[in-house]
Amino acid sequence: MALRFYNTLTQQVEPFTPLHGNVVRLYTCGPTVYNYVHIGNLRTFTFQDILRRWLQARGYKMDHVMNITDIEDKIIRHAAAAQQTIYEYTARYTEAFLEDTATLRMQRPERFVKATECIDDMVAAIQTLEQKGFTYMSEGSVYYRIAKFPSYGKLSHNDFSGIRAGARVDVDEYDKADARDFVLWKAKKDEEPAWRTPFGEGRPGWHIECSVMAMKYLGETLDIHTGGVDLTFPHHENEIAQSEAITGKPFARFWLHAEHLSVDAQKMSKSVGNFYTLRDLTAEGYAPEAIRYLLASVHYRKKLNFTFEGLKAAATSIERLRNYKRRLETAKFAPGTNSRLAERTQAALKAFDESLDDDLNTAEALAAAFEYVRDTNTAMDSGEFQAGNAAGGLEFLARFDSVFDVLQPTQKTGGLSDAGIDAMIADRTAAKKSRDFGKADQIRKDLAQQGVILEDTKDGVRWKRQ
RNA sequence: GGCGCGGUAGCCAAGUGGUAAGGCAGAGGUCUGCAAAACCUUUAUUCGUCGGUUCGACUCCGAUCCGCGCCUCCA
Repeated sequence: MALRFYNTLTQQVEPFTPLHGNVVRLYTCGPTVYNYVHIGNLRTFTFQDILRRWLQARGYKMDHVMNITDIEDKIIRHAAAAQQTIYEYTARYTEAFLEDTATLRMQRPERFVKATECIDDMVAAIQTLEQKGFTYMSEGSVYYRIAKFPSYGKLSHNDFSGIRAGARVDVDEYDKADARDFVLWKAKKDEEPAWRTPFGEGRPGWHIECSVMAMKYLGETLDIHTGGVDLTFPHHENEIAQSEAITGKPFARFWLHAEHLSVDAQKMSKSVGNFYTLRDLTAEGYAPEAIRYLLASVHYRKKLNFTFEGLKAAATSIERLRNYKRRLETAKFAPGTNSRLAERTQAALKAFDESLDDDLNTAEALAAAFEYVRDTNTAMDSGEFQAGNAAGGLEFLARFDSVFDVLQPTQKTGGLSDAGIDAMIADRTAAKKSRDFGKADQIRKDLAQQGVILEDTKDGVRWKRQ
């Protein structure tokens, strides 16, 4: 079966092909840069990375835009508290975001867009909405009138017909015409950063950012738009209302939403003390690859319960795959090619691909990988595996790693050089030959203390860094 | 109240109307000077509970219990 995704809009799994040729126009909601991102955010970004990697594995070219929200209430507040401009303040966390996603080996989107770089476009969009009668002013702010957009609610599958247009709700606080109306342009208050516009000084609402940035670079109809489940309503619903009111065309064909991550079955919160950033985890010695593996190993539409036990299990699982890879690369096999195993490789590739084609079923893809590894390891033990089969094993791992990207250890700085390690191994081999096992074991222990693990195999000594 | 998601072995987690993938952990074993790695065996007669449909359901239907998310900012 062909590549297919679950579409929040239709609540069904649908075959996917791009609208234009083989280029996928993808918009993913990026971070609001007022702090370090936490592992829950990173779960969603990991999902987006898996998505774009798999699309590419399937032969598509990516045109992927991710926004950086760098003007927003919390940013204004935090920047003021730090006595910095919003630009100074957000620069730091934007940089941190790029570092964190790079640490987790996420591919960079073709384009990052900052909200503050698109203010003119947002103003123009709001003016278009104004001309079409979708807006009204209230206390200096511009609001979107959802009563003018009959299909409002189609993404989140909420029925708003019961809310009477014109009914005034929360009059004192918002003075909106309808409880669901949302702000397009916020009037300036106090010393807040602001831009001069035809409708007064102020700053853009959050929702208009994404509509404008997406359409500016990707056109009026996107192939895929993604974000966390919590963005489905109201953020994405509002994006649809704005964009489709402007263009009269479908805004995005596929909406993919990533479920949340919880920690020890609870929502992450600073007060509970179960709130983690990537930096918290790497500082405790957890490998970025293990974190990436854990975040990617659970299907993106299923809640992921983060535990340290799970993180350790992820690290062990990766180790097993790496050991397998080293065995493929270093063991000596009998010449020739076993045809049954060659077929087994093809079957494994097929199973792997079909799993990911099925709405990115990463858990099933992992199962396909481990079954293949077990079978071929068994074949190596029995001698059935031949030299000509090694390429197939490596091909499978390359396929695997083009999506999961966890096999290459993150390089640690310092430590012994390869040549130094080889010299110590030579000493140990000599000691073993003269049956001086005490000395041999001592060398192995010394190496282990420096993070180098030795394995004696019938083809000689194999080593790895821990 | 509305919308949505989930409850599968110690933990994590796939899955199909035809009799339970995979990973981690545990136990035993093979191999090895020892270790490591790898492999083998073993750990759910059972898939929240109760009914129904069916030759047959964990998978379909109904009910029910429990947990969670969104409905205000939020990945």
